[in-house]
Amino acid sequence: MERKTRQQQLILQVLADTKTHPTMQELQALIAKVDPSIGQATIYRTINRCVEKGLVKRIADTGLIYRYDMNHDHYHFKCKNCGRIEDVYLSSEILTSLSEALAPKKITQVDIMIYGICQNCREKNEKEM
Amino acid sequence: MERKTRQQQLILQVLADTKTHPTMQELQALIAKVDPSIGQATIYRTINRCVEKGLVKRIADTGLIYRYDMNHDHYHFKCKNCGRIEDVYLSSEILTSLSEALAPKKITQVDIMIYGICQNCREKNEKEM
DNA sequence: ATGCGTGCAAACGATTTGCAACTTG
DNA sequence: CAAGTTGCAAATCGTTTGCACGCAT
Repeated sequence: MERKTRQQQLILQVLADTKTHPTMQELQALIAKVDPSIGQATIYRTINRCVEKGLVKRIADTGLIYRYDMNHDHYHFKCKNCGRIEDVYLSSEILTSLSEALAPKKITQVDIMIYGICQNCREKNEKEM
Repeated sequence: MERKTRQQQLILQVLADTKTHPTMQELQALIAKVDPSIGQATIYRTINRCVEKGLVKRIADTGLIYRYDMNHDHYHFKCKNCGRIEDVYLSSEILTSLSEALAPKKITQVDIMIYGICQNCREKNEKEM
């Protein structure tokens, strides 16, 4: 059976309030600001449980370090220039054509990571040239 | 400047011959079968260099461990039942509509990971019920 | 001949685990 | 009250690094 503890609620609250897709380290720092008494093992255990449940998504930035995000139907774009990760929302047409392309497999989850240059960086680059 | 060494060629050869998206451990084992004298640091360094060059793709399976794959334009489907990872090829229409949806960003790379139940497991399940 | 790539072992960092104490239902 | 959860510290695991040697260019 599961329990709602003060720590779990705080950890998920912090993650939900954060729009920047924190790494585990960043998440630890954010949580420590609110309550430094929470042990890091607890954060790991809580996040891992939530990833299993599908409540939290692990997203693969470049490199070996993961970032974490509350799981709302969206995808991610990472700018190779400034490094920022943006949320991307896709039309249902694209998603249905995706699942049609994969039939007869049954799709339960789709993770999309797109890399490129964001609008800001493109404009900056053009000016500099 | 770059050099083609015996070790690099063997490592990439093994990865190219493997259709199973090996983890680093699995890759090490496969390479050891051919030539056990190759140090693991060499494998790490070689693969990392290739990932940077874009020759090899790191794919995020569930969990914290990455798998590796030669980078040919394809995507991945993981069956949550049997755990196997399949290659998925997508039509250019889907991909162009993806980049249209993201304009004015400039896209350089797209990674898609799809989870679900594969055909085999679906058929098996139906029989069992 | 030059210097990049290798192999080994040690170092490192992130994540997990064992355990006793505490909290939740 | 029982069982899941926590905090701490130690253990573990994957990956990186320093160094001396070897090999490709």
